[in-house]
Amino acid sequence: MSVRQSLLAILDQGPCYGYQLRAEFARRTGSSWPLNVGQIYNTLDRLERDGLVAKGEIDAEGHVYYRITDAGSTEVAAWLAAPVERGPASRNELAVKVAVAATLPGVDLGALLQEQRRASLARHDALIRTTDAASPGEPEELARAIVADAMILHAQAELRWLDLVEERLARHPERAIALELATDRPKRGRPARAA
Amino acid sequence: MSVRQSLLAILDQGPCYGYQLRAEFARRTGSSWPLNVGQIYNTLDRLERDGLVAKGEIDAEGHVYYRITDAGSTEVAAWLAAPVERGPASRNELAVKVAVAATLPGVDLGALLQEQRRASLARHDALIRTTDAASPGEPEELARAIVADAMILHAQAELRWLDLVEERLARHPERAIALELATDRPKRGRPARAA
DNA sequence: ACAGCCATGTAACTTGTTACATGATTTT
DNA sequence: AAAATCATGTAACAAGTTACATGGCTGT
Repeated sequence: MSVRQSLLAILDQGPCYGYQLRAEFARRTGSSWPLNVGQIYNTLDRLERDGLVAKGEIDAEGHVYYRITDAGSTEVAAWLAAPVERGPASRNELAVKVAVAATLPGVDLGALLQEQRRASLARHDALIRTTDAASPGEPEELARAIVADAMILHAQAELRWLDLVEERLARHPERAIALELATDRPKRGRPARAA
Repeated sequence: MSVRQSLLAILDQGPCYGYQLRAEFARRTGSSWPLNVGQIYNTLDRLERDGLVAKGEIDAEGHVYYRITDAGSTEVAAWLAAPVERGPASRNELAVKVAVAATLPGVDLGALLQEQRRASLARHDALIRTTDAASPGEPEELARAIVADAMILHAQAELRWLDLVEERLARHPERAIALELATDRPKRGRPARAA
């Protein structure tokens, strides 16, 4: 949802053509995420289908401009006004994995956590290193710094969480969490159609 | 990717039928995420298509069992062995939004951040409240606690990040980041096809 | 009788993502 | 001449998500 909404918000500033939108998105997010050009045209098609943008003029150089519609502007305003809700929908892939892995017999959870810590720490350090290099002079650097901060803080949270998980598991050394497949299935339901 | 892999990992413990898989997934993740039943059958179809599971027998009660294949087991082992990589692909929706919003003229960034802080704090408090209630007796509670920890720590990271962003913006009061649409377009490219 | 749960499935759709085709133009 | 870049687009696919249809069983 964020690419779609971001492109729409940029178009709210004025008409753009595809390739330009890609550059704008990169500028405004500090080039933090590579964005395949094809996705731009894809997203523009879908935005047009939904009536949020419209194909505009083609300038002397052949650039195909898109302009935002009123419905599009309304959507941008709503996007900016409403906070990002981290509902239950935002699955944390790592949390799911560890929770599930903790219920599987024969899994070396310690090794899994160790390896994950190694990877998370490596990523954290890499993020720190890239931000140390940059000095916030240009606006693009500020955008990059803001995004980098978010990634660093989440990486730190991830590392502390890994410690927390180990503590919790240490407090339950009897491996309380290793589950068998539930055998006591409910008696009511939908039987009788045996092959 | 996490639902697919989780279901596959559960099937690695033994054959299951669809509805059972849903219950197992809920048990093992502390019921942290609601999972539409349809998604189970969907995912099973795709796993079968990819040769990772196979449709097994139908028991006396009419339950359609799926069993994992060798290729499936291999995939599970690989999943458990490899850490979750938070590559550039893992977009932080909030970070993108704030970074882009910071480049838009006429946006009250202070209000946006304030509103987001309110929402994030509310979510954080709600998470704390639900974990305070639970006591880690059963294994399912442990799973729920592990997942809840992750969400709480990320919520805290989000709140601290919001403060950091305000600090950064305060240090650049001249609104260094409000960008115009780039007008200096490159001279080389693909011109000459004027309508 | 009826509500509600167990159970299987289908169809459609969303966003994101990539690979590829095409062609012009600029730089080397 | 060759490589790189600008530019537009198409086609396909992945994973998640929802709505709906169908039907049988259980408890009230």
